[in-house]
Amino acid sequence: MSAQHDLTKNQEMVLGALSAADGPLSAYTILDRLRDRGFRAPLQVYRALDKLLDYGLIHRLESINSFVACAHPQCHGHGSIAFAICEKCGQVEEFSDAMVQQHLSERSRERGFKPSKTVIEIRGTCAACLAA
Amino acid sequence: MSAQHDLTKNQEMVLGALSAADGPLSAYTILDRLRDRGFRAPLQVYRALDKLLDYGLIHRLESINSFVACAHPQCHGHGSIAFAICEKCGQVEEFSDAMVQQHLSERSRERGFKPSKTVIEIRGTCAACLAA
DNA sequence: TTCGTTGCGTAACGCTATAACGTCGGATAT
DNA sequence: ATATCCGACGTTATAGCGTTACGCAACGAA
Ligand SMILES: [Zn+2]
Ligand SMILES: [Zn+2]
Ligand SMILES: [Zn+2]
Ligand SMILES: [Zn+2]
Repeated sequence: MSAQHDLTKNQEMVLGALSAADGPLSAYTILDRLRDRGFRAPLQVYRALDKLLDYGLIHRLESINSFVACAHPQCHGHGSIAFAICEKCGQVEEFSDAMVQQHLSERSRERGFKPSKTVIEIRGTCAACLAA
Repeated sequence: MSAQHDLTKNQEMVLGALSAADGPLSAYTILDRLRDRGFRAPLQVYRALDKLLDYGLIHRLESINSFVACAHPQCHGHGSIAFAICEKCGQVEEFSDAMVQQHLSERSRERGFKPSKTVIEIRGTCAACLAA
């Protein structure tokens, strides 16, 4: 599961781009940033993203079609993570809440629903942008 | 806010398509289903969807780029609604959980984040598909 | 060797959403 | 009434997101 995955060159470059960024990036933005490193086609990015998602090194933000490096790799089990996404500056905070997880899986179980992945994305305005 | 909005012809047709469907529809699927009623372009659908979202008559499912008629119009305040989306059959169940809402807004407030819209989408397998 | 698996490169395509234009008709004001 | 404004509409084109399909190369297992 977490045997310090050997990343391929492409995967490392994509992860590097996401880690270097100060916020989430779309696949095509990643592509543009890696063009001078040899990237030419969307698929190169998407294939790397798929693996990095598998490995739990990055997350996909469904509501903005973007990707972000995991803030706590090794740390959380990636059960259900929540994201606070600032609509002003684009910053994202990643956190997890056991209570929320528990309630949601309980509500799921009640109706016989077996969850595989839970998306929790809170859109709004971050503290910094509120202060400004 | 909820003065039984007068829907335009396009808006009624789009809402009708969503209500008649047995699951969420993409904008382009709606377009196809309304072609013989005069629809020709995506924008006709998207403009109607925008209004219907404003009015709270439909919801957007961010993780599958689709739209669904609200299961409880008039009933809930559309603060934070959760959706259980079956990946086998496509059925969606809409529900809201005060506990989850409360915890999430508390966690938001802790970090000075002001939420505007909360997305909660649980992907998985529904009871019917599990039984099958 | 042979075969299956995995990653890679390229091209083409399909799906999702918006921009930019002009038009029309109903409401309001003078 | 006439001028004006505004919201919805129709059309075309374009931007942005994601996948299919093909072939090739490397590697390890049988
Ligand atoms: Zn994470
Ligand atoms: Zn911000
Ligand atoms: Zn609803
Ligand atoms: Zn199902």
